[in-house]
Amino acid sequence: MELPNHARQLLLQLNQQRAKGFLCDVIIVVENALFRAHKNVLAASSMYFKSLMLHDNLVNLDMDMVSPSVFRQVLDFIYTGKLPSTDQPCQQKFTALLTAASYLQLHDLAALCRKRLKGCGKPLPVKPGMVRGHRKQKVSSAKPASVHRLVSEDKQRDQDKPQDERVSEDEEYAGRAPGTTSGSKTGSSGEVGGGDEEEDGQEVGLDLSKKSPSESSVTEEVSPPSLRDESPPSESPSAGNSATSEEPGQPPDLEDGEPMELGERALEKSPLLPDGDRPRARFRQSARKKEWPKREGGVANATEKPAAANLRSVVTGDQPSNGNSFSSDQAFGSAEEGENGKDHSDESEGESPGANYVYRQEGFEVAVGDNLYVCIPCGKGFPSSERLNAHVETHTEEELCIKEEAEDLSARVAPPPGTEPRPFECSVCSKSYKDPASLRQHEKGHWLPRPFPCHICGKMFTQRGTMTRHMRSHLGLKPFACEECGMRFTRQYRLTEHMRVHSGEKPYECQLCGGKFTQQRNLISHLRMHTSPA
DNA sequence: CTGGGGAAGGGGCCC
DNA sequence: TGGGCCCCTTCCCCA
Repeated sequence: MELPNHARQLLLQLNQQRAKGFLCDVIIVVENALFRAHKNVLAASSMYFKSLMLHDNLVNLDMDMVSPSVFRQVLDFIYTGKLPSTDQPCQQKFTALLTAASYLQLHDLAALCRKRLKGCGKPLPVKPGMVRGHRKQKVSSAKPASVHRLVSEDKQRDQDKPQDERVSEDEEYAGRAPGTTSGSKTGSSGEVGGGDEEEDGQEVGLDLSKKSPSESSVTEEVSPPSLRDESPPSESPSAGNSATSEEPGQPPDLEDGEPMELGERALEKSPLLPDGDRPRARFRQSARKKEWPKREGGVANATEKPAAANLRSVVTGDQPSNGNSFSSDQAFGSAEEGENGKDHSDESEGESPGANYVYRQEGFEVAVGDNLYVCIPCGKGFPSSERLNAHVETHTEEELCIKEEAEDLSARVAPPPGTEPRPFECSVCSKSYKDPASLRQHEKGHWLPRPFPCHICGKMFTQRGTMTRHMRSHLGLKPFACEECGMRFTRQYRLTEHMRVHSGEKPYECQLCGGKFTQQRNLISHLRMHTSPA
């Protein structure tokens, strides 16, 4: 017995789930666009994806081989077996699709494209920009060994194919191989030779924004397909939409829609080029929403913190000024609410004064006249972090008693740290560090308060490592498993901490009442109980 | 209902 | 770039 429509129904369901982001367990990054999908489906369609799906939840595709709009068609094909109709000329469309299909080892799609190209009546073009030294250098280091193997396996299998298919595909493979980046290496891809990107204000998180030439906004692309359906494929900048025309990294000379080869485009955008040789990337992420402690609008919450550093923040009270604001609700769609409903409620607009805080990041420069640096306890605004820091010092005396109390707490928890020399002092806040690297990392916080955005939810981070760690939580990446109970954790430290539950070890003891705790943090909160006024 | 403890998630930050 | 640690916070359970 056989259900006639079973396969079709199954695929239909999967595609609907993809549209909602439901159970999607992998993110494909193409230039500045993110696509969510199911590992199983991709692995079943492509040997290339199959080789990556085992370990990676985040896959970077070579933007020379596949553009976001083409990959969207490819993904539609994988999930439906159909190619969506587009306004593109036949020749152009199928050439781009063939390139992508060959790159991704989607043989059925490649064969289909070849047939259609023959139907167009023109010979198969081999794009001159497809084999280029600088791109090869960029992707080769990231190419997993498994892909080497798979490509040759694929060629072997290809021997069974008709001669005409073999030749063209071999040409396309020549000198190239798919480059990928695993989720854990987020941010390292495509940054070869990029120099100190932070200093020119382009280095942001996944390094997606600076590669964006003309496609539509990240906000749009990361949205599930169901949310993007109203907007056309991201090939052409939508006229009259200022938000779109100010996309991060869009070279001004592309605004007239002048057609360019992928290769030329990539060359102009290449981080390998010195700054002066590439178009100035105008970073525009205005009105990107900043997540903020919700409870009492952030203010009361922040005043609980004793340390002066905790009193500083860079916020404005502005509402998002245009449609370019990025909320995680937009990014995830409704299907995520089950998992992340709590977090989303924290970000929902208009719930509390804190929820309205907006992180302004105009080319990483403070807009003149705007008091972006706000002292949380007193609400005063300042045009620069230095001014804010100077102001914050006036609070420190008030906070001193709280601070002393906190230091007293930590003294009880742990012995005082070793008195190592810290010769490297921050010129802004006078904090000192053992080595210049730590100082530099700290000082960046003054100039680029939150340069690393999560490209899934839009949240901003002070350090790339924090952002990649945050990405793991989106992707459900929990590599550290407890052998006793099977519980999994995102961090090794959490597992170590958790293991004390099984061992019964309680290394943290309250010096006041003798209470023992498995977690240091619980001892600290316990100590607060002792010290807080009755 | 409330407060305290246990356990865990997530971000900041230093190394 | 990732590990380790600190801190804040939340959820659950129980007295």
